[in-house]
Amino acid sequence: MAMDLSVPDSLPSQLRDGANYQNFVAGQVLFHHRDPAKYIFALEVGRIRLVRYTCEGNLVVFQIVRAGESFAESALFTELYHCNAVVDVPSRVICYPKTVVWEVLQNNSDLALSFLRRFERKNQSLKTLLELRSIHSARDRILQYLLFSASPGETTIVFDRSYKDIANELGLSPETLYRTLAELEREKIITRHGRQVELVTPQI
Amino acid sequence: MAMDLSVPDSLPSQLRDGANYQNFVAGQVLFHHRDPAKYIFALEVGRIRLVRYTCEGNLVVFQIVRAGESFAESALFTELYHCNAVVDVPSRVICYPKTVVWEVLQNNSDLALSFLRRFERKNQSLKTLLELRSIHSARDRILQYLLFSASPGETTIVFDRSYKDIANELGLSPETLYRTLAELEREKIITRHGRQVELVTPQI
DNA sequence: CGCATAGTTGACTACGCTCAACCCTGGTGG
DNA sequence: CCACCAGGGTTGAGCGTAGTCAACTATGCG
Repeated sequence: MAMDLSVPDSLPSQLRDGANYQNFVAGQVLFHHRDPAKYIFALEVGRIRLVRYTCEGNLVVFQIVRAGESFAESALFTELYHCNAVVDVPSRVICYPKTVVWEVLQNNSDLALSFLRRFERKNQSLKTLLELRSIHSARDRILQYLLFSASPGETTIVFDRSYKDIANELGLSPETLYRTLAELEREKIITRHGRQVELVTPQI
Repeated sequence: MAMDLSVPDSLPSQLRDGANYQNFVAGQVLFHHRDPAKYIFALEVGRIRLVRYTCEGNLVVFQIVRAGESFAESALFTELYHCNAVVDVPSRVICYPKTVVWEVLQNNSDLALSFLRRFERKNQSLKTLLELRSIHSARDRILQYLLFSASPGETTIVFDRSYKDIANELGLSPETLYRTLAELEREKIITRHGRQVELVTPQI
């Protein structure tokens, strides 16, 4: 029932047999923008970022892929990858030829529905990012990001990547992020210990 | 073959029979954020905007639905709508109960694949928006938007909605948009007649 | 041990937002 | 038919916020 590209055993044999595995170290690039889109991937261990560069040279992060997630499913519908996949930390990747995936999808609506669900989740996270970017004030944007990042009911967030990265995801300069976090801390709205942030929220 | 929610005749009878139709005038709201997500829609005629409000009260436009497009497919996976659907111009909408859609999807991988393709397109347009928002300079953001908006090979763009709307989509104030367009015109990079913009591009 | 990079803070700048005034258009009602 | 009004479009002036540059510390890695 639970079709999951990161667990080949849960998949139809045709897919399982078509898969092959690759290992990468930090900094390697799995595929580049405009490379022929031949594979769909799942991440067994590690972390990978899907990014593009704007005309100004700024990095845009579309997705941060973590262990157990699949990515580049959009290869199904395009000839070329539309972003770069950059390996963050040593990673082990499962590669599925998109032709095989496509074959199986034709006759397997369970797999198709699991793809749909994945697409939907990506949509949501893109919408969340877009909503964040629509908040002009750095302070409010950061607060909203903290709220989104906290698991429901929780008030502590532990980030597994640098503040610099987070600043970029938020579309802010690192300096602005540091400064604003310091300010929020001074105002006792949050407390921090390294990459752990605690919300001291009497407000929503 | 070409399953299309906006053309009921192209659909399995179960879906076609489950559909019902509604008409709306400009300004009406089809559904609100957090309403129970009971239906998936297709737009026969008109234009509808899917929007949310930020904590600052700013409008975020996630999608502009035009005639022939379907929307709110994400209702399949959520209990509540996560945005508002606001009617822009008089519109005729086809409503499919999501339970019926779900039923049909189970056994019809053609329909599932057509949904996948739709989701993929929405993903792309969200990514494009996000990329735009990552361009800090208003000038470059607007230029990039014009490039994205021009059909490939074409140099003229005719907008079917106000500059005010477009400014909002770009995350800029209307004044900044007007000013920058005027500047680009002075520099003979574009020419304008009302809502028609022509790129005078020796670049890219 | 040393280097590269993240994190931090200060000072200055610049860009885009706000407010304000004005023109122009289309639509509505008297 | 005209008067009025609402809203979009346009431009100016001033301000505020976030970016940039710079110096320095802390941290991790070879």
